[in-house]
Amino acid sequence: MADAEPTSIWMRPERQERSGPGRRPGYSREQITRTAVQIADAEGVEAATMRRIAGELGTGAMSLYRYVPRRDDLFDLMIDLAMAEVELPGGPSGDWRDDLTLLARQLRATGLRHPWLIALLTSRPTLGPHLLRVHEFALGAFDGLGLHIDDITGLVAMLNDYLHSAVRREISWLEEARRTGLDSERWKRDYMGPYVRQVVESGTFPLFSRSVLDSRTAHLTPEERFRQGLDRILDAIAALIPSLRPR
Amino acid sequence: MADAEPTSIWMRPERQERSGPGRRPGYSREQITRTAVQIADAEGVEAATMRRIAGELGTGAMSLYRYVPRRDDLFDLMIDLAMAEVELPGGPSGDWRDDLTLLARQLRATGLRHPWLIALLTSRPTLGPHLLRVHEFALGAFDGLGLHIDDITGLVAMLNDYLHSAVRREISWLEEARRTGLDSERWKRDYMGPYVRQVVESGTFPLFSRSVLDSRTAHLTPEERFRQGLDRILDAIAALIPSLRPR
DNA sequence: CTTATTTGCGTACATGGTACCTGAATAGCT
DNA sequence: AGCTATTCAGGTACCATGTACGCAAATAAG
Repeated sequence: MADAEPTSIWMRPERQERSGPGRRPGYSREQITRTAVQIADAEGVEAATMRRIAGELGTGAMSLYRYVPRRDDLFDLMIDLAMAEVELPGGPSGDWRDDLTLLARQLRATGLRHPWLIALLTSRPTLGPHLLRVHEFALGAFDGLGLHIDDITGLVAMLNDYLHSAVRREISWLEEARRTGLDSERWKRDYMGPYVRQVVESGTFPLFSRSVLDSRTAHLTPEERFRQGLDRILDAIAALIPSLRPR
Repeated sequence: MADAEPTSIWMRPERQERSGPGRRPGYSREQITRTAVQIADAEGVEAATMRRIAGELGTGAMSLYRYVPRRDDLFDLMIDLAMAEVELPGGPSGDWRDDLTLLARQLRATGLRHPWLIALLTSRPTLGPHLLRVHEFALGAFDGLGLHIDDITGLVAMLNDYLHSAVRREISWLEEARRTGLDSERWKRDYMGPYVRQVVESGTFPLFSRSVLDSRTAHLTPEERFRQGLDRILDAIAALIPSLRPR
């Protein structure tokens, strides 16, 4: 019986408790995933190789394939394990702005704890249970306002797009510095800095230059910047809602 | 003289015309990049390996390193070569909504022609000249409205976030199908479909289920869906502008 | 012609995913 | 208890990848 039919990891649950013959499993999908997450947190996703994960668990690389069909599926599992850390109340509070602010803060914190999360999340179409839970909460915030479900989905997408790009922006150069093996400060100063300076001095892109030179947000903490952008999106959503409501 | 100092590809221009001794270069950075783009278009970025590109050019893999320091830099070059296809007028027209609609259409068309573009673009912090040109045009659309440059940057970011995620959504399952080697229709039907159906039938996520079942946009063409989402973002921006203008 | 310099590129190495296979462990059956 | 079917553990091996290194070929100045 060859079950080589390729299907979503979420349709291939871990081998259940069973009372037949055969050796007992010594590891678990969650244990493997947790190990992969730890390595990725500390050294980047590219360090979370099958051999490295197995080594951390004290076993051989091929043993992992008893629990995970392919490495890509392990990515999906990692994403969902991280999303499990997003703590949300059971249901919406009635104030959508409060709910989404809470969601935003939680997602940002989780994304910063796992710098690989957003990159993976936006690079593969996955729908794990915890991602669905978070998504459902976001949709729920707009429930009861008389909006069509398509419009709700659109508003949630707007928020999500901001969250993903804002968190990514916050960590991208940190990650890039790590990937190239440079010190974070050195990367900004020696790698990107000179080029930006050259562009600015060339005068070819005056508005871009102004955005670099005249920025009033440069002295803000990353969290304050995040908060400002979030408020902007929430303002935009608030402005949109009346026009979406059928008269 | 070891020029191993790692710096942005944009600070390391191609070896110039020179009249000294030494063998003449037989290839060029642009030629290599163009070849890489062609392969990536047809078979995905992961097929555009150094050996494959070199093979296409009828040379050895190591020859490419005379023109491109690292593979990652080649990605930056590919991004910028693709962005060069975004056709824009020399300056803003005075109607920001028209300008951004044009920009959106151009970026979508380019993103669909090069299904790897958006994924690369959002996965690495790069600032090639053509990307800067497009960005400058977007900023320019809001020039003269009395907005602070930070606010302009914020509005452009909103639009960009939408464009990236919308184009990505439009091609993500196509790409995923190709990556797993499945037929596009089969992928939807056999790979993702059963799981979504199971989630919907479980009743655990009622709003997500409604977004799947009650969607009124299902029968629309991708372009119409894109246009609807774009209008939503532009409406949001329009609603935001007055509140950003200093009184 | 010699020499300095630059490109072309074969070879080689380290690292990656993972197919395959053998051996060990386990529970039910006789 | 012993046999057998079944499952897990994991070593070995294969192939693909980026790229460091070194040498040969080409080229212009002296």
